[in-house]
Amino acid sequence: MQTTAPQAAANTLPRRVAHLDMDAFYASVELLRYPQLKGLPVVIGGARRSVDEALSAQTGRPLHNIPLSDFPRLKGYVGRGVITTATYAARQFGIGSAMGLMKAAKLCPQAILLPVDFTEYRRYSRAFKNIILEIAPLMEDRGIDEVYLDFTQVPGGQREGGRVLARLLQKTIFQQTGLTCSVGVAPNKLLAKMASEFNKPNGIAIVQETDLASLIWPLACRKINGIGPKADAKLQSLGIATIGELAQKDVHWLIDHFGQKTGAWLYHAAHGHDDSPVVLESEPVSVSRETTFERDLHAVRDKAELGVIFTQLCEQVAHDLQRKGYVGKMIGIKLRYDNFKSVTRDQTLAHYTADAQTIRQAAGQCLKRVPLQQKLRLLGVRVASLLAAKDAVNYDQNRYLALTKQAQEAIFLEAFEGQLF
DNA sequence: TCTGGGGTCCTAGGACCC
DNA sequence: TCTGGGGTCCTAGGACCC
Repeated sequence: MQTTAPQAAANTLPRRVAHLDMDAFYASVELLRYPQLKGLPVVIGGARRSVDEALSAQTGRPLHNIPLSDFPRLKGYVGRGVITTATYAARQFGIGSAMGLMKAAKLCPQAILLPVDFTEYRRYSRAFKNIILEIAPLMEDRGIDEVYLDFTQVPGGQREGGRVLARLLQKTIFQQTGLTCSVGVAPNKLLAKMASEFNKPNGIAIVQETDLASLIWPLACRKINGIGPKADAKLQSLGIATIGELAQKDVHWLIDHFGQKTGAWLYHAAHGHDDSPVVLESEPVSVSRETTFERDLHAVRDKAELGVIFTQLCEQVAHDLQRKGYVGKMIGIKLRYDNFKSVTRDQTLAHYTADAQTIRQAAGQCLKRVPLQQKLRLLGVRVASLLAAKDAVNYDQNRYLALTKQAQEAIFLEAFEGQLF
């Protein structure tokens, strides 16, 4: 179930959609804490204990007084962490998101390494979104650091193509949080997303339909939200590098190469068409927890260690479900072998649950269906087919009445064993 | 020196039902 | 009786995004 912004109602206002993207969000939040790091190459990463320890030794001292020499550096990093965000100064060294920290350490050993602090980022995320809601209430949440906004009906949303409202948002967010953001405004989400990249950081860009050939077509296909490395490689192999080249292709030719759905979508995207709504509210689909081990583990030789981790993951997922108020009936596992190949297994239960032991039991069944000769580097647990916990009871009652006498009896017995939600 | 963690959506085949 | 088609659910894998 989801709520969307009103689609071009009985008015003639041109649709104006904004994409607002916080600039180097995690790094910027860290710089608010540690202003002494401003201008330096800083990397935020899935750091291991060493980093936390290095900084926790500083407890008691005001954070802004911690001398630079006390911050941990990338040099000598050992582990499996990757970069989540890098400051613009660090990016100069060729460091970027998702790069392994050990590789980044080679490129820029002097860079400062900070551990990720999601609690703090979520705090700032809520703060900037609340500020936005006061000004432009039709907001689609797209994760911790970006949102789409429907400007169409918002007072001032049409002035200068949306620039006035975009500027107001930027200014208010900066005044109240000290963080900068970039905004793109366009007739739809697809173009707004591309526009927000144009003048980063702290920029605004307005894109109209008439700008398609001059502003969008020269861009690489990869700039379209939804074209990733695989689709891009396939397009390249077909001799298509830019969005303009994609736009020249016949829709039937694209459908022949990419299938009905993707082919038609590529065609529309290249022509700047996108009628997807700004989604104001939506229900979660799944909840999961996964972890990469510090060293690869073997299902038999490291059984005890693996068992502890497995149970912890189930407990975390159960806790997350309970905290969010959901129950689910599809329990799944994911594992990744030492060669990085992943497999998943899942199982649908007869009833909804948010109970750690029930999840652990079902996940254990899934694990039995997977080959375990090879060493593992990752294990994950997932619960999907979610239902708001408050609806789960009624749901089960309705289902119950539709069942045969025999099935009702089976459920009765199960309930007696304390397993029915 | 291999490559995190939390998600969404799509595809595709088989089972099962109408 | 045979054939066909459509819809939905379940499962596995993969692309993509932040």
